[in-house]
Order: sequence, then structure tokens, then C-alpha cells
Amino acid sequence: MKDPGEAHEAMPAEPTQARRFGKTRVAQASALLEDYAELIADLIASGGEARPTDIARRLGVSHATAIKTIARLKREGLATSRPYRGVFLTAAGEALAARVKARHLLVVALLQAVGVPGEAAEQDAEGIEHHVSDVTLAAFSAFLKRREG
Amino acid sequence: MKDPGEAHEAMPAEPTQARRFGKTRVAQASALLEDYAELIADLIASGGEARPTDIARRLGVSHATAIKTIARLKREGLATSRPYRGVFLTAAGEALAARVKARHLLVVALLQAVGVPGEAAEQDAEGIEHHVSDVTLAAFSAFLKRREG
DNA sequence: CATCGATTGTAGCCAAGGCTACACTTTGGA
DNA sequence: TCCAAAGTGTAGCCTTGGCTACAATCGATG
Ligand SMILES: [Mn+2]
Ligand SMILES: [Mn+2]
Ligand SMILES: [Mn+2]
Ligand SMILES: [Mn+2]
Repeated sequence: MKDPGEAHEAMPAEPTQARRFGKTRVAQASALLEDYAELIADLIASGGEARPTDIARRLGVSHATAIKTIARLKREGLATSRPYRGVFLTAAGEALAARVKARHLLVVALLQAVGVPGEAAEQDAEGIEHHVSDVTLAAFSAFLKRREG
Repeated sequence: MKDPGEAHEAMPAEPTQARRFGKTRVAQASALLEDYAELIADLIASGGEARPTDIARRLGVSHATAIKTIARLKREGLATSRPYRGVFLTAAGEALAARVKARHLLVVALLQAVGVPGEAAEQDAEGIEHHVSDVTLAAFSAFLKRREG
């Protein structure tokens, strides 16, 4: 009588499905912050600084939009910035960026491993990555290890 | 001298990356409509009708939210409804629902095929599906065919 | 056939994430 | 040195997608 999870068909599907959709909504809410963190880390690593205009250009949005999102990053404790200086990541922001970058790479690798062509893999990974849970990520990693070495 | 896509490193990364992020934003914009269409088709198939309250319950949102999104579905020509009657899909809505359902199933199958446990596959697929392009979907299909039969 | 509970619809609020327009710094080149 | 272009910031607008509160309708049951 254990395992209330998978077993019988009798339980109403509603609560399970509602929970899934809810988690998807939550995941979506952090997607943009994740991309910003990853991108800011990237810009700093490659050029020493992350300027609002560079961020905006890379994301394909207006600089006003970028600045507003940077304000949200600051509100959430992920970044710091002072007027007319660049944007910097807090420790939390750097941790997020590192996690997100690793995940991004793994998702692209997994897609390519199952036969998705390069540019499609890069394109789709940009959205997919934000919905890959730790459990799924671990499975991806195991799959790649198993088949590549 | 062909293939301006992948080759050398020299081109600026900006426009490519901006295009990717832009496409991801576009994909995200249709995600909710896709889920509604799939769910409405499901409710009609299983119970004969799709009522706003049922839709809301399955999605885990308030009925007011569901009704507002149903209004958007109607605006976009995907559904019809008259006061106090259920919601119905137009031909376009049904086509979308069918496409989305097939894609959902394929994404779940692919995830499980690479070793993602059942519930994680179902959970993550709910978000991932909206970012899987036709090219990627074809690759998933080919991968599954190759390894299962 | 009246009424009460469930369903449906409406109004108004909020935050996120886009945008344009305009104002203010910064900074490099003449 | 100074001044114009580039970058930065602010204001105000829009849509989407959440919510609660309240009003209206429907329908089952006494
Ligand atoms: Mn991304
Ligand atoms: Mn990414
Ligand atoms: Mn979905
Ligand atoms: Mn789905």
C-alpha cells in the first residue's frame, strides 16, 4: 500500500496536472534572470565589464528594457551597479551564473547527442534549459557519460 | 566558400545570440495558448465539454484567469464560446491541439528514453515542449525510432 | 416553482517585460 | 579644452497573465 505516486489510475488527474503547470510557471519566472546572470558573467569574463548597452545588444532588446531588468536583478540580490558604471554579480549572482552555464552546456550536449543539428540545439536549448530539473539534468549527464566514455 | 552559418569564429556573436533570445521570447508567447488548446481538446474528448471552471482547476489558476485567457484564445481565432456554454475549439484550435499533444508525447518519450524518470519527464516536458522546434522534434523522432524499432 | 449553491462573468488591482521618447552623463577626438 | 556622439537613466505607455471581490446566471432539489 505504499507509493502514492505512480501506481493506480483511480486518482483524479487534476491536482497532479495543476501542480505540474504551477511548477512550469514558477520556472518561467526565473528564466530571464538566469539568462541575464549567465550573460553578465560572460561579458565580464571576456571583456572585463558588463555594460547595459552590451547586455541589451546581446539579448536583442532595448537598453531601457535591459536597465529595468538589471534593476530587478539588484532587487533580488543577484547584481550590483552604480550609475554609469558597469553591472557586477553578487556571490549569489555568480553562483547562479555558474549553475546556469553548466546546465546550458549540458542541455546543448544532450540535444546534439540525440541527433539535433548544431544551430537547432543552440536555439532550442536557450528556452529548454529553464525547464530542466536537477533530476533530469542528472539523467542527461549519466546518458552522456554512458555513451561517450 | 559556402555555409555562412557555422564556420569561422571571426563574426560577432551578438546578432546570432540576439536572434536566439528573440525566438525564445516568441516561443514563450504561444506557450500558454498551446497548453489551453491541448487541455480543452482533452476535456472535450474525455467528458464531452470544456467548462471554464474545469480548465481553471486543471491548470491550477483562478477561474477568472482562465476566462481571461479563453477570451484571448477567441481573439486569436482558436476557440469559440457563448456565455454559460462550454468552450470549443475552431478548426485552427483543433489543429494546434493535435500538433501540441503529439509534440508533448514525443518530448516525454524522448526524455524517458535518455533515462529521465517518469514524473520528472512529465513535469519538465510541460515547459520544454514549447521550445522544441520542428527540426529538434524530427531528431527526437528519429532517435526513438532508431533505438526502439 | 422558489431558492440556494455552484458556475460564470466582470471589474479592478498588480508585477513583469516589452517599447519609444526624452534628458542627462561621459568621454574621445578635433 | 570643449563638444558632439555614445551611453545611461527616467518616464510613461502597452500587453500578458496572475489575483480577489462582487454580480449575475443556472440548475438541482425541496
Ligand atoms: Mn535561456
Ligand atoms: Mn542559456
Ligand atoms: Mn506545456
Ligand atoms: Mn503539454
